[in-house]
Amino acid sequence: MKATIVEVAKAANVSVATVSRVINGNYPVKLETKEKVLKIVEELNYTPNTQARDLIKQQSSTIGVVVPSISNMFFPSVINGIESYFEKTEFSIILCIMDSDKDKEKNRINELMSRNVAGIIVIDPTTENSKSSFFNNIAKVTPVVFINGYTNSPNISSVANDEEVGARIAMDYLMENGHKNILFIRGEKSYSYDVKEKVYREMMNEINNLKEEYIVNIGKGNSAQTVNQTMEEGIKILNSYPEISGVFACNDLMGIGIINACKKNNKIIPKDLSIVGYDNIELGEMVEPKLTTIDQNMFLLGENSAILLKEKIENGNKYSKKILLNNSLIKRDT
Amino acid sequence: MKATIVEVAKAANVSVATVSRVINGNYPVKLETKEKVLKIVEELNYTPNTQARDLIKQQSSTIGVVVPSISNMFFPSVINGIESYFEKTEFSIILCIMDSDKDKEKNRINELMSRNVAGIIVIDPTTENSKSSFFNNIAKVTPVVFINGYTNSPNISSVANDEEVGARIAMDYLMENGHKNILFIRGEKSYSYDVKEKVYREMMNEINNLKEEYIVNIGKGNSAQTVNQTMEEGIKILNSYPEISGVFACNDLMGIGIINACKKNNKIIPKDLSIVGYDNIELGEMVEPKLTTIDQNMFLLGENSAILLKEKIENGNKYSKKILLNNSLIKRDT
DNA sequence: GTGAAAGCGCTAACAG
DNA sequence: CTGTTAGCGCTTTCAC
Repeated sequence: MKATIVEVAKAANVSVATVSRVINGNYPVKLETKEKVLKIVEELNYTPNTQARDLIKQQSSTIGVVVPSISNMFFPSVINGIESYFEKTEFSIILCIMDSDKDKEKNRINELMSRNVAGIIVIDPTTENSKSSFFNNIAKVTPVVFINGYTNSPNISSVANDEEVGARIAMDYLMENGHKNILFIRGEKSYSYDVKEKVYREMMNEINNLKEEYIVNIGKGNSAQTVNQTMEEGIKILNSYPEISGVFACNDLMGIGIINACKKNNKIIPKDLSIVGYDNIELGEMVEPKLTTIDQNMFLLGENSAILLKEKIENGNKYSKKILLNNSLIKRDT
Repeated sequence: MKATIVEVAKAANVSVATVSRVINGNYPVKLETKEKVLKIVEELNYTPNTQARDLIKQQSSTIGVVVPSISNMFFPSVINGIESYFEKTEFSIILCIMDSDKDKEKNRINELMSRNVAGIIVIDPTTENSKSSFFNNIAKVTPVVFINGYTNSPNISSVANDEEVGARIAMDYLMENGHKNILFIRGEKSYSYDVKEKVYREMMNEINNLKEEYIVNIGKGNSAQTVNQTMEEGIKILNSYPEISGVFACNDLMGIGIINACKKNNKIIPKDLSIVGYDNIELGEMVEPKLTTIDQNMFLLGENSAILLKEKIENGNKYSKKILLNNSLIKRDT
């Protein structure tokens, strides 16, 4: 069994209080005593019990990270950013995968609450729970940070990419390259797709070429099937509307689907078709031709959310902050 | 603040013990009392404090998962398998990314020990810590399961793929398709690459065609650069040895690197070159042409490790088990 | 400088 | 069926 502070105290012939003081270094201890204790600690391989420590201190040294899935590299990349920040601190991360399911999301977050986590980061929160009072209530008692989620709660901090600007950059790029007939590919109802579609419509309107047929919704936008689904959809559409020469895809998975569709259709990229994706997941750089895309900087998304959460933990959940990150165009082969 | 059991007890006019019994349902309570308590629980939004509960029960409801990185989809996929199993239980997962760094690995695992985790799953443990007594000592007091790691410790359970058989399947497939000049691509020193190389050598020897020039080590095999690195290496080698008509790559990232090399070299797949990868990460299905590969079934790796850990937790860390999973060939376009 | 003792929130005998 | 009580391992007053 693991040694406890009592055993260390006995072996060192001091009180548990003294051992505690040595371990934490927060009160003066005679050097001699200190060394004696440290020696025993070493011998017994003693490490303080975090559970007990957190309990008495009325705090917690874990934070919860809730993600919809881990199958799209977008999420691991964000987690990476979060982890790299908290790694330097005393916090550990409890990972919760909630499968884009609003009930599971609720359950897992309640579980985190039971664990008295110091705070919670939610990536892509479901709109259901965002709109209901669920998150607002949680956020009143525990620091909560959203990544790419919509909230008007004054208690929730958030970090998101400025997808409106990003979409504009993507469309600008296509138009500057002379494309007028641009296909828009999106997934199921989500705030982030909506924003992009809004920009698409505005800009197509400006050149008097907005056509509903050029707007395609391929359903689930983040699954393992997204690429193939988009490819199949793309083959059909590209055949039906041969005048299309540019594509703006709401995420890279969809963008790659279109690349594959071109291969099947014997279209040359970028001669016959230019494609701009969104996110900049590594996958985009691995396929051939390499996907041109808008960089979301997932690592920064994660890192900033971690910073915001830490702030909230430190200010006692009193103040919130919203951060909007900029995007940038990553020019590659498509 | 969160309500405690004492507050619930007071409000319901019962003792804390009764509240505890209602919550846990482990002792009989009069229906009337039960309902009264449940009502207050609801009102006060009470959830038991896991920290305190774990402390008194001398147990923990968290398990630690240690991974080298989260940048290669292999690891998230395995984590997925682990999570899907523990999701149904009371356990939560603490995720530790240790960056393939043996010191970080040690630190993070010590931290997990401080948290009294119920058990630890380590994916791809560093050989350094595996060979030293570090893991053996940990495993004496806490259940430990390795995924794709080598250990002779009787206290460590492990699950791994039978990579020897897998390699044989890959090579068989290439040879059956008439290939004699087969390139072998591997990464830096690792047990798993060594196993595959051994098989490669044996089988090339059998057809009297083992040539050292056909064996390539591209260094880091799991990073974001692996694909491009392999591509560059591949372009050179494929040019130098135009007789090569088959490739066995130790993982899919490398396999995809070779696909890209073919594109640069204007080689047609699979007419000019057949490629077999290893792992079956989703990426292999997303690229075009789709990669033929050996399925490691990462989900099963994760799930089985979870089952083994649960067993160890339940049998008091007394018994260990090694599981070897079978592989299968996934025929696709290459 | 150091020890004794209270108590964090909870569970599990034990007694009734 | 229910209440009282003793801790789980630790930190932190409060004395000395």
